Amino acid sequence: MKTVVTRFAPSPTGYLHIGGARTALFNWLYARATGGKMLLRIEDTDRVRSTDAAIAAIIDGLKWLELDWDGETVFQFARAARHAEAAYEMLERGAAFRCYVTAEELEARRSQAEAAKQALAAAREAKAPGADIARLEADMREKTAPFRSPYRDGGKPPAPDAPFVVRLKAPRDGATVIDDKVQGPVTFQHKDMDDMVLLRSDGTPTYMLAVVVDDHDMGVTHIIRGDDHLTNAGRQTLIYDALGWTAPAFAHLPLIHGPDGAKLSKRHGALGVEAYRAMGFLPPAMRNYLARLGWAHGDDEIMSTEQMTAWFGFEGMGRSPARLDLAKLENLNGHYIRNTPDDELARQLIAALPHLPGGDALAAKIDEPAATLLARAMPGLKERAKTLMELADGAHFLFAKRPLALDDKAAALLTPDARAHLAALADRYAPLNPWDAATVEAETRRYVEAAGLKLGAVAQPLRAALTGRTTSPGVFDVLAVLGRDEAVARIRDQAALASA
RNA sequence: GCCCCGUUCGUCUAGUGGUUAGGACGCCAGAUUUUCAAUUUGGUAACAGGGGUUCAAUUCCCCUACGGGGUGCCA
Repeated sequence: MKTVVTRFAPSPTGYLHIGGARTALFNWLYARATGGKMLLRIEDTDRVRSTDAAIAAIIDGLKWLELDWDGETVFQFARAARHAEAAYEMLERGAAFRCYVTAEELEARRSQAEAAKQALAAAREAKAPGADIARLEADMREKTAPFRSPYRDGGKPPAPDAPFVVRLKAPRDGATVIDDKVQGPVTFQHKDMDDMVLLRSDGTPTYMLAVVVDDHDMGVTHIIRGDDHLTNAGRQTLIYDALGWTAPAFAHLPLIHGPDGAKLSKRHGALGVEAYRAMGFLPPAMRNYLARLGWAHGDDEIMSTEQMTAWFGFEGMGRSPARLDLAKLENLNGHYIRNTPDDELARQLIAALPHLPGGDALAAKIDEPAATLLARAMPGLKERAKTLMELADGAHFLFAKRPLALDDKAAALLTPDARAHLAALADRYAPLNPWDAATVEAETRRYVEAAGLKLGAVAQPLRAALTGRTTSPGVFDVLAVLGRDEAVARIRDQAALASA
């Protein structure tokens, strides 16, 4: 059994979007599951739209997701000469031909076809009395038929220096069947396929040719890519045949749609993975979520990377497009956050700060002791956060400077009564020893009982004074984490304002 | 227009020629509770429609509808 070789082949015309990331993930999973390799190829043959920034963004995105690839990254443009060589080989074999029809002529033909189409549609609409419809239909069928070169078989010889394009001499009869690993057998009738361009008039290869030659030369055994390439699989198979090569296995994954079911657009989710990073999602959570989008292993929802690679197979793939559900991603991410050890999570949060909006301000405050403080506060913080962004937000109070600025709701809690309680509590806390959550809680409960209050009556003002907000981890944990001096000082800050 | 692909709760999905059609997210209600979460108990909710095949179809076949992709000297 030949070793599996998959590849991820993005075109660097933008960031690595979420659909691309999923395609990369499945290629990676399949390679890992079978003990094979995943290769990376940058399809940069479109010189106008390809940019170095996009290449960097794609590689950066893959690295963030921890999807590694084997061997050197292949740049398609650099292999143009090899692609042309293959085209000439086909020419020699009689599997391709020179076509002298210009792009302008083709354009004219297309607009003719468009006109014929509209004429037919108009006639149908008007329900024009009989007869003409059949003729119009025939006319349209003729004009919209797949392109066939008029010069193909002994047409008028062109000028010796006339520019030409190399086209595949596609078969007229029969059909090509690809046995897709996901979609099952798919049949393409040859009469519906055209003589596709292999080499442009400037001698550069088209995508269709380049992909086939590269996949062959790179030894790719499994092409795993988006559903949008399904028809290309048929066309590419024709090229493999023309070259006398065996086509690899194909697996076409259903696409990801936006939450509204329409195609993923910039507006809702066709964001680069960088955007998900900026929202504070963890790579393992992303992988888990993306894997479950279109693939399932029974009822399993939370899967480690090890489990995914152990279980992955095309049998578990769905065939219909999946919608992106941010709520589920967040839920999953929350799970991963809660299950990350405290110090590890603190480290990850600090590392992620430069990528989070406004994270730099917090990053500036994090020094060595601050990192320790963050780790100690983690148990209370992490179960309240679905993303690193929320985690950073929740950690804000740890590093806030006295006197704290309270938000409106917190400020409203500090009634004169509440401030009096704060003053009394500060006095009780000051000599407390040891300073830990249990001791502070016991002391607080004694005070509450003596005063005949409910715990909430002092817990909420305490929270406001300590964190500046109405929600936070448990107050006693907050007190403990902050340390006696800082906690008492914060409480006195707010108590003092009463008399001021 | 033509070609190709698809359709199970709102969403992601499991599943089978005979099931109370299962799980997860979301939502609703209860428990817990110093806030918010977390946790936990329960609830809501689906086989697109129509024809076949069959003793029996959500499951197999056909048609329709809807959605998606392709139809480039883009990738």
